Amino acid sequence: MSSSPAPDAPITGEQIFTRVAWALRRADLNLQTAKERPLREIGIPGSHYSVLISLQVTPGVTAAELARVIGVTPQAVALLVAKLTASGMIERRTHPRHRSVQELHLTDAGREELAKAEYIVSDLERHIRDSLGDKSYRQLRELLGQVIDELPNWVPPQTDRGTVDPAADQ
Amino acid sequence: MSSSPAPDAPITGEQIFTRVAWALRRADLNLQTAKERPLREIGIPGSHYSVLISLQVTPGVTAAELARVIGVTPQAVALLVAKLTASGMIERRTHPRHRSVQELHLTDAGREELAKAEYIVSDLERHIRDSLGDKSYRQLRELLGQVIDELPNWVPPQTDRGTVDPAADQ
DNA sequence: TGAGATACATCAAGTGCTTGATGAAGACCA
DNA sequence: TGGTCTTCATCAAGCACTTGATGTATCTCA
Repeated sequence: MSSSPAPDAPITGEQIFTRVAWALRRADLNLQTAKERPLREIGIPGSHYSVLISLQVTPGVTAAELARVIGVTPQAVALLVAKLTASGMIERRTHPRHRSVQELHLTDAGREELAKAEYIVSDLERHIRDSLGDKSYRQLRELLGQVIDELPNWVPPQTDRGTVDPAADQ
Repeated sequence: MSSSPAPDAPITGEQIFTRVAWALRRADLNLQTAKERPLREIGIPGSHYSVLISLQVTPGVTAAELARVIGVTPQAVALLVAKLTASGMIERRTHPRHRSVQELHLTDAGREELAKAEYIVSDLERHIRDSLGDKSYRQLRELLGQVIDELPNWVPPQTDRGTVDPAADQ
């Protein structure tokens, strides 16, 4: 709230706030920042949690797969893996068939660390479910699933290329 | 539904994927990456778009407020503002009452640039609405709004720290 | 009126992640 | 069987953003 005399918000009817994309971004942003602080207090950055929970869900996943799941580049994952391996949270095992591929697994210490984080994250999830009620909670989950499934089908509109874009193509 | 395992049993993939927090993160992640590429093709990074659209919605906003809206630190905003000012997309005006405060406004060039980006982003939004149908689309928007409103009321659980739990946070 | 509180802006230093490029190994197929 | 394609991993360089700290201006209240 700024220091304008009239309490009425001067946000003249913009249709931006009615967008699902905007609401989705705001919701996820608030969600991430909400859980980031308590996680850091127990010494687990959000990125580390993402790795640990992914390994719990999908043991033996490769770094490249992991990168796609948590939405960062393989290089970023390599750095995370190096740290978590150094601190004994996870371990790398050579793939039985593909010798150049490294499978990632949680160690017992990693599972223990993850449990502490889960105590916080599951509490947040419970808060959301309690706030919305069981019916709306399931509805929201269903609708988000539909969005996730449909998003890859979107084809960006062509922005009169050929005039602006010389020949750059990948 | 499965019969409940032991309370402290390791969480399974099915349980994780049913979380709203997980779905929310996946949906936003896919959404951001989906629109990031076409935006970059017309020379507008996602972070720049966030600034421009925010200034469209709330003209005269300060850098500090902007930082809270788009979820980054004031320092990061300062860098963005410097770039967008240098390229003539936005301009800084001294606040009439607070001389140390800089209000941010779109320039005509900025509005033009934003229009190009909006062509893409609004198309994505339309795709989502068409995919879900009008009723589900409005439902999703409503539910996300509830989540955004309720999230600040969450109090992280105390993880055996010495401090005493404050009764309520305002 | 003047001390403390609050909010904005900005400087400096460090970190995490990105784009870009390279090498190695299994998969596909004539 | 050897060429081509795909995927994984990793090196190197650069940039975007963060944490931490400082200075300034306005507001609050004794």
